Order: sequence, then structure tokens, then C-alpha cells
Amino acid sequence: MYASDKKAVVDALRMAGVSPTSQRVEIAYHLYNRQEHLSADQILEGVNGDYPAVSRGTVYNALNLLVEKGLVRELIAAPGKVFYDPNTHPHHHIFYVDQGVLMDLPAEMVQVKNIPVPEGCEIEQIDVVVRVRG
Amino acid sequence: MYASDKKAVVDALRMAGVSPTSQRVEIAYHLYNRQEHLSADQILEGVNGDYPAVSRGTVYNALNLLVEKGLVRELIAAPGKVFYDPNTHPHHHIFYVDQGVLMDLPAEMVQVKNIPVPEGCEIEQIDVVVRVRG
DNA sequence: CTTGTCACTTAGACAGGTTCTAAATTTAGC
DNA sequence: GCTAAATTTAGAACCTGTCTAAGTGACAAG
Repeated sequence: MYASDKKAVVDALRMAGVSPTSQRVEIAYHLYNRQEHLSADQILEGVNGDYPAVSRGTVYNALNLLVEKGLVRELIAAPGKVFYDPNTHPHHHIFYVDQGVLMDLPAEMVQVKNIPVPEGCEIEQIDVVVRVRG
Repeated sequence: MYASDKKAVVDALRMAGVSPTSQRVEIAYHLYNRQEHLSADQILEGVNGDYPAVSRGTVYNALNLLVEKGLVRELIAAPGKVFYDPNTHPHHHIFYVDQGVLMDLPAEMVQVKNIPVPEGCEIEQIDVVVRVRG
């Protein structure tokens, strides 16, 4: 998702057929504005900074909806470590194991070729995660 | 890990500096002998087929130890879906989302190039998971 | 303005998978 | 055979994430 301000977030949600409720806008805006990959819990904390504004359930619902509508990408970096990435363009990831931080790798930096697609199957996503230590 | 019989498993464990307790041997042997990717739970069930022989905690401890010692590879296919792979040679994976099944892709079938390694970091593993639907 | 409907949010209960803990057991070194 | 250290066990605890039932709010029709 690309959205520089809350109005743009509202438009992006509407365009994807998602009612832009205040909670969803807060969540999407927060995810966009931090140029990191955030976990559901980090988003919950971030959105509820001053005072509780959004419930846990809504954060999960909203994130799942955004993933389903293709506005956000879900990334699994390690067992129990799910991150959400507002960048849906093709690109890959590097995971700093010791710090638990996940960063982007531009698509050009990694070449993936010759993916075999079985009959009748459709590639949903190709995840390339480079796990580095140190 | 490559081990055709229990004696070979014992040797492999010893070589990696892991005391070959009977439970660990059972677990490693079971994982090797099924040419699938198994979850911790499937391994627990499999090892305890006839009568309870190994506790849940031990299965998790043993698997984590084997991963740490490089005898087994840990694969994350989806949130909450962790599989263990006795094949530690370079290769990739294809995940059939609808069936929840993870299969090998020979390394030659996917070319990954130009991985940038940050200063002072060491690549631990490169995970390529092709997620297909249908 | 009032009502009814519908989608959404909420809090808390629940579920699955993994780790932790304390006690019991086994292993290894003398 | 002892003793100490490592390992296993059962079960409690924990963490993410989902479900449920009730409550809230927006909106259209009367």
C-alpha cells in the first residue's frame, strides 16, 4: 500500500473495497508510516500509544483483511514471528536473527529463476528470506 | 542429516556433539525415515505409535538441539506451521497452501543470485518458499 | 425524528503450539 | 558402586491468534 497521509489511506481502502473505519485507517496508516516491518503486537502498541483506541481483535481482523485484499503482505520470519509489510511490490527480505529485525531487499538484488509451477496451481507468493547472524 | 539406520543416527549425533540418548535417537531416526517434512506434533505421534515413549517437551528440546547443531533444518511454511527437514543440503521448498503440505524443490530448479551480505554478518540460511494455491 | 438493519468493534474466553519448571530418572566420570 | 551433571517427564504457564456474544455506530426507510 502506498499512502502518504490519512486521506490517501482512506482512498486506498475504499479502492480495495474495504470500508475505511477509523480503526482500519489508524492501523493502515501506522503500518505505512513506520518504514519497518511490524508485528501485530507492535501495531497494537503503536496505535494505542496515548490511550487504548483499538482492540487486539480489531488489529488482527484488520490486518487479515488488508492481506486478503492485497494491500499488505504477510511475512513469516521465524516461528511465532509474523510481520506485516505495506510494500506489496515484488521484493525479498533479510532477517537479522539476533535482533529479530526484518528488512527489505530490493527485488533486483536477488534473482529467482525457473520456478516450476505444478499443473493447475497458481503461484500466490514467492518468499525469499535471507537469514543472517551477527 | 543422513543416517540409514539407528547406529548411523547415533554416530551422526555423536559427531555433532550431541549425546545420543534413546529418545533423541528415536526422534532423529523417525524424522529421517519418513521422507516428508514433519511437524513436532507429527513426530511426537509417530515416535509414540505403540505406547508413549517420549514426552512432548523432549521432542521440542531434541528438535531445537538438532536444528542448533545443524543436523536438521527448521522450515516455516505459514504462521504456526513449522516443519523439520532432515535434508540440510541446499534446496528450496514449495508449499501447497490449501493442503498445508510442504515439498522439496531441488536447488537447481531455483536460481538465487547476488545475495548481499552486510558487513560482519554471516548467512545462516536462505529460505525460498514458493506458495502455490490449487 | 425514530426505528430497524447491518457492519463493525469490543472484551474476554478459548485454542493451538511452544516453552518453562520442578521433580524424578538416567548417564558419565571417578 | 557413588556422586554430580545431564536429561526426561508431566504439567503448568505462556504467547499468538481466533472465536463469541454483546454492544456500538452508521445509515436508510418510514
